[in-house]
Amino acid sequence: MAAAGRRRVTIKHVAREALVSTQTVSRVINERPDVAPETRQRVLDVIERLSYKPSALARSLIRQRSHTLGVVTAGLQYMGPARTLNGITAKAEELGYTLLLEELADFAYRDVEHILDNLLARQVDGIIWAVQEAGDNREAFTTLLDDFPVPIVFLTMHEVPGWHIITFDNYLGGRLATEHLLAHGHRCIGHIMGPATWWEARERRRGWEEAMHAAGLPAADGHCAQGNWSSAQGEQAFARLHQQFPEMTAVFVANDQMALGVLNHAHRHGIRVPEDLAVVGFDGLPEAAYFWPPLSTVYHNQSELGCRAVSQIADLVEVVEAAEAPRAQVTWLQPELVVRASSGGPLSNPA
Amino acid sequence: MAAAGRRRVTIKHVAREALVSTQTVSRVINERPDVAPETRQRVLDVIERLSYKPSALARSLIRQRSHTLGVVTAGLQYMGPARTLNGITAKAEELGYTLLLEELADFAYRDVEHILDNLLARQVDGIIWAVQEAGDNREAFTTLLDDFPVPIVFLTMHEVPGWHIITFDNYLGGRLATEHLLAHGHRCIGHIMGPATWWEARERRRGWEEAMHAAGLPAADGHCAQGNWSSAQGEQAFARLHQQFPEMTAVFVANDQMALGVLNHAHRHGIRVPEDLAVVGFDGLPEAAYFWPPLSTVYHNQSELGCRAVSQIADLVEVVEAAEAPRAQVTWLQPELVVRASSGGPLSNPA
DNA sequence: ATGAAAGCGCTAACAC
DNA sequence: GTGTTAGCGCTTTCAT
Repeated sequence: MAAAGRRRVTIKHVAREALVSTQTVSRVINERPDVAPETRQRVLDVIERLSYKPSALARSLIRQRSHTLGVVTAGLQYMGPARTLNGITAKAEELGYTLLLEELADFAYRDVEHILDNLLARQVDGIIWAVQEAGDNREAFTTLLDDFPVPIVFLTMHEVPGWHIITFDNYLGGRLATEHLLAHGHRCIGHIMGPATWWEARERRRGWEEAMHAAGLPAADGHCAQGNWSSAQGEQAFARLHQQFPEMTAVFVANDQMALGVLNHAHRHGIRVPEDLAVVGFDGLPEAAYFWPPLSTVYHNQSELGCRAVSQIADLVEVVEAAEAPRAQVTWLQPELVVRASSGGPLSNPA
Repeated sequence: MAAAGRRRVTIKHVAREALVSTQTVSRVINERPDVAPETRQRVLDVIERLSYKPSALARSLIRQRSHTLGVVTAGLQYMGPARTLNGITAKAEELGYTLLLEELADFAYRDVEHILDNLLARQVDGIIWAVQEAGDNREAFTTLLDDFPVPIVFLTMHEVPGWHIITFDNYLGGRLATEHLLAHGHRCIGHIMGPATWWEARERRRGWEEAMHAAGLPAADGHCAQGNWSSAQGEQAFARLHQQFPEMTAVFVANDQMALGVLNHAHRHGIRVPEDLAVVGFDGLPEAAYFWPPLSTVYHNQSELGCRAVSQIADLVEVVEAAEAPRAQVTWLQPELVVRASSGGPLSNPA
């Protein structure tokens, strides 16, 4: 395999063999009508015989359109980003785009410009920034975005006028979770949040806070602990929270993995779930249904998020193509509460 | 943003502004020595001022080298493929490669040729086939690979002479898990395997079988049930197995997610783990340490697998470049047993 | 219906 | 040191 050296078959080879000019070959491969049927067939035969494949590179160069999208992601080892990417690839394939992938070494990666330059150098038609907002990792864009040569869609961040953004309503998710626990009669509801540097973590927390306040209940700082999304830190955060807020009868955890850590801690310390402690997670991992007890959670379809991103960027690319004025647009997607045993199940036996 | 229409800045613009030829600009951006310091500075200034970025497309075209790797994956919604991709992106970044990503709609996807053609049309320097072997999804390659224009590395498949393959030793993993259970005194050890169409599933099963046979014990068909890697089917497979093999005191489950299903079933039916049933999983998900009880598992570093793939393909690309004869090579990586409570912990209290 | 010439943005080979 | 010419593989005028 890997027959080194052998030169690529080009349009010239085909033209020579078929005894036509390169333009005629070009017409054939682009399915232009103005080619005599027999010429077309002759060319097609040669193409087949030489197994000629047009160079997408050369085409992109001349057409100034690559049908390639740049995708920037981070944390592919985690479920969320991977599922989003999954949605992106599916939709991209459907719409005939190929993807250039860049993964940031970490969420707070600074050298945004370097990444974008590489993508632009490769003539991407548009960019999907699929990195969640964390820390000031949006900072660099504020100056970059004026006059940016291709459309760019951001995922999962707060609204900014003029930017194209697609995001789940994390605040709503937090409210749904908390209101569910309130409906079950809980009054002392704690929260384990993700890193406060993350927009999503802050939004989910805000949902918890406002739901509590709306019920006339406190959502004090002492009722909230912070973890880094991992089960290990979920467990530790809960241990702290349990000490500083012993009255707590329910906890809303900002993701399923940390919630798993909470369940683990509960088992180890004889805390019964949901009798002593009701738990609601966030994400809706398929596995959460098989935790013990099965975990109530806020489901958001992250694959769908990726699909939407591609659809929107594709739209924007066409719009730019047509030289229309691209309108900024923010799309909010809604998470859904999935009730299972860890929170006491559906509301049949309210406290 | 997205300033439509404005033309790309090219080397010509820079040349004109700097009052030099395009060649000189080319020399500057390629850091050739033979440019007068002041000329260089003048050019650099113009580059800066116009924020000129060389077109990687044009470069690839002329150099016949794109510094781009094609990556084909499938099932990014699952941890394994996503982690592998994570390793791939990290190493690719390190070695200065950009990635073109293709995700197959499913593992048994047939139209391999279409995928490869798209990658080749975009002049990738090499391809990483990161789709696990399942069904006959290697079939198409047997004819394609003679005379394939670029090097290609396969992940996770059985050995084939002449192919470049990097894979974990799943057979070894199956043996490690089973021998661990045997060492704990278990004699009736069941197995829940992945889909028999998957090479990995068959290898893990073979590890179980041979370990059992080596201990003079049976590994009958009735002692094995099949699932599709999901927790849901893990639970169901275990339910079946439990009925048809009631003597079973231990089970080796081919992945952690299915093992979670087993644990769930055990809780629901009052089966104590590990007292009544010892469980060992496979994969080594971080979450497995927080299952209840914490899950013993066979860890394989799938990110590392991706790293290796990039290293190897990069080597092969250089080799082809240097017109050396590329040698086929198979790399076996070794999984490790991680012992936790679900299998009775480290061997301190053998039966 | 087909071909010739020009050029996308860049670099290699040779001048001078 | 620097410019000229040619050409990577393709498409787009504009002839014929």
